[in-house]
Amino acid sequence: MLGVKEQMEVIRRGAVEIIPEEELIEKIKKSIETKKPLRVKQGFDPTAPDVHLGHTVGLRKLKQFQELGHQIVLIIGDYTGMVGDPSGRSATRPQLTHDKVMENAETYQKQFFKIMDKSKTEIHFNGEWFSRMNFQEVIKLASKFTLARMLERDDFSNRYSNQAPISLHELLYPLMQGYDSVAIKADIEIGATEQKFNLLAARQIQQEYGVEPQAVLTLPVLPGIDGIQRMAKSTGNYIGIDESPKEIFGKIMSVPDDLIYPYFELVTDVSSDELKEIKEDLEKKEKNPMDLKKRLGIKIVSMYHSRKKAKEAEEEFEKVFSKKELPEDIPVYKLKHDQPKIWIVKLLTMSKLVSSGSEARRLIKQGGVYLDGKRVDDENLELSVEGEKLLKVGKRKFLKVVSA
RNA sequence: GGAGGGGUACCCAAGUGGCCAAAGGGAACAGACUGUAAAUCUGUCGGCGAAGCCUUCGGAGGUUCGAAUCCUCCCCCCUCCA
Repeated sequence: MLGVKEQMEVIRRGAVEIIPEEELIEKIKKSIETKKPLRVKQGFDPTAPDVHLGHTVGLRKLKQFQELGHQIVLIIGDYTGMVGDPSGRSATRPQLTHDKVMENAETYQKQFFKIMDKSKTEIHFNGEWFSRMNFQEVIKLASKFTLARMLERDDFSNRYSNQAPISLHELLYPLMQGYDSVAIKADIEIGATEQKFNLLAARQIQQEYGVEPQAVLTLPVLPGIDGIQRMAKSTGNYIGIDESPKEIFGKIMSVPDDLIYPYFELVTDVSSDELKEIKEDLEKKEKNPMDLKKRLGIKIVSMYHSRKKAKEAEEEFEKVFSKKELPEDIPVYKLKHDQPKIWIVKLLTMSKLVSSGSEARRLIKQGGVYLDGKRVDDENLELSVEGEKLLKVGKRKFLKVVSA
């Protein structure tokens, strides 16, 4: 096991805050002396079936702890998932059924261990203790916290002053998360900065239950690919680690330039020297950010697929978008030619390339429809269906039309 | 229990009898440009083989030549007082 200093260096990397840092140092010292690994906790609510890059910020930190020889304890929040974490939220989360949560949990676990070592990870569902808790114990837990403290939170106070509803069960969330820490005797819990309230609440609850309070480590929230909101499945601005190489690479390329650095920093394992160099390149503006973005795309695809797949994804991207050549696999639409000619608008809607005739006309008027490489400018165009026609809508929708 | 505010398109949000297929913003899409599916700029953004017509403003009825707007009943959400 590494010394305290060396461990702290790894632990601090990328962390926003460690609260309280001295306590953590003490814990590590003790752990080295007694040769007992620290119990490092992070919880995940399987509210959506995909693990995305935002999750990997925490997962990668856990992996570092794992490599330092500590014990990772993952909490799958089957019960907290039914409540929905109010952190950073401006609205009540939809409550999920237990079945749905369990189904998601299944896929979550598979994805987690693309990053961490399964054999060295302890996993608990918090239903293990919550399903057995009776109402008396719930009352006891609820008595450990005051409403005033709850309302200190920005997310609640904003919602309250905006006349948005706050349901009572949402108040339970931090208590439950805190109780998780009691149940598994966490020495340290990690989470995103927006989790700070929950993480600190756990310290108080642990004390109330006579358990040594955990140290808290917060990590930055990963911005989503829109560059504005945090990455989340519900806002659709995410990159799932289970997505295809082509999709991951493409999404990375569509990310605003400002995200290049934070993404390198938070979701890849480039060395700090390399990070510095990337930062300089971005600031000097000599290099084309596109190249850095490609490098980022390759890095990330390689992590979850392979180097080879990453290269292929890059080539495909260059082919379609830089050289404007045709992509590898174009969907084929078979057209019955019981009529000698077909109206272009009809063809576009029938093949589901566009969702309505109005939209098809619009696209043609805007010059976004191409037939065999030539722009279609007549919305009344009737085309004959013999042989094979290549239809392109916008920059990235292709369709091969063949008569059958 | 009492008083009040609200439900408008994918989301936020204006509109309180005709000029409303409904302002504005965001998202999305298209085009131009570029350094990329970045940024920026411009445009589009209910449906219909499109002249014109049809459907839409929580739901159901009604008043009116005409209703997102007025009336009745119902459903849902929020706040305050107690």
